[in-house]
Amino acid sequence: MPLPQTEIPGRLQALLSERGVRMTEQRRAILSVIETANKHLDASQILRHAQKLDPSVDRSTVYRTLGLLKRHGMIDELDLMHLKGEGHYYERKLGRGHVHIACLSCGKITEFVSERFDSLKRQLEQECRFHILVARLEVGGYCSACRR
Amino acid sequence: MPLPQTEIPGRLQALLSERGVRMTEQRRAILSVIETANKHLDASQILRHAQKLDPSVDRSTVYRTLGLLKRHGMIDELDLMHLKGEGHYYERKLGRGHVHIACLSCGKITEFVSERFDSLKRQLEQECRFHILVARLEVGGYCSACRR
DNA sequence: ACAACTATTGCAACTCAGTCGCAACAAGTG
DNA sequence: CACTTGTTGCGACTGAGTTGCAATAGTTGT
Repeated sequence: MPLPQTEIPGRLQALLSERGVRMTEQRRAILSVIETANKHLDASQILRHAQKLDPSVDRSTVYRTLGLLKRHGMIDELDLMHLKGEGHYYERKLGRGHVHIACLSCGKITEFVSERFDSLKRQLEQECRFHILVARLEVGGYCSACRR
Repeated sequence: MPLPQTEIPGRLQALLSERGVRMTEQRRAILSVIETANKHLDASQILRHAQKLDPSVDRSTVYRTLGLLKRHGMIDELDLMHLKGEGHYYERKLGRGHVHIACLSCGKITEFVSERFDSLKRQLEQECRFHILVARLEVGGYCSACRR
């Protein structure tokens, strides 16, 4: 159950500028790719898409920009259960946290939002006296279509 | 709050033999390292420890054995929020699932067990009609000692 | 105890994700 | 418009994990 979460395009760019981050042609391209993505992209996919907007974008700039966005808490980094390779996937951090569900058979990724997830995080913050910045819950198994 | 979870040593070996998996000197060494570990180890640490028991153990055998244990659902693979590098950590799968909490400042790893985690998983299995094999929840942030 | 079958191993070479140092460059400031 | 300083592309590098292959060693049946 993915949530349709719309957002003003260019928002990421505005947020970074507000925080005094210098805006370059390459960053604009990368941010735009991340904002308009309709699925989880890995670094090399982000690179390829960004190069269509600005062919000068380099691999290392993608990684550096992803690091920047992570530090600012604007994106989440995912493994998606390593269904293909060891790399990471990225998504814009919006609204409520959600669970990523990966079918180990067909590879389908589903997102799931639950009050119980929020409640668990609240309990953890209280009982462990811990301040949560990122919480990543990934689940692997078999979806209804794949399990016999 | 880590749970002290004791286990009969050699259990992993017995379980694998039961399932018809051939037992070798190298595997015995690797399994013993994993069973007696008192903290999360990565592949290279497992290799070094295993080589003390059997110097012939090779890196590739460690990876192949970890793959075997993962396929049999006997260990869990963790990132621990990539506090140090991109590698993975491993732990024996025992009892109830727990949350891994990583302090981004001091690097301390805490484990947290909660009925709400189990409840969330049950809800997900029902509402998404999904059969869970692995569920990994990792949390990053600041522990009480590090947050000012 | 032994032969035969086949899974497993060590080795070395490889792939792939991600990082880093550095000189050239360009964004923002006044 | 010049200056300062953060950012970039490049290329070389690191480290995790994988793979093909010939040699080796568990296991099974006799």
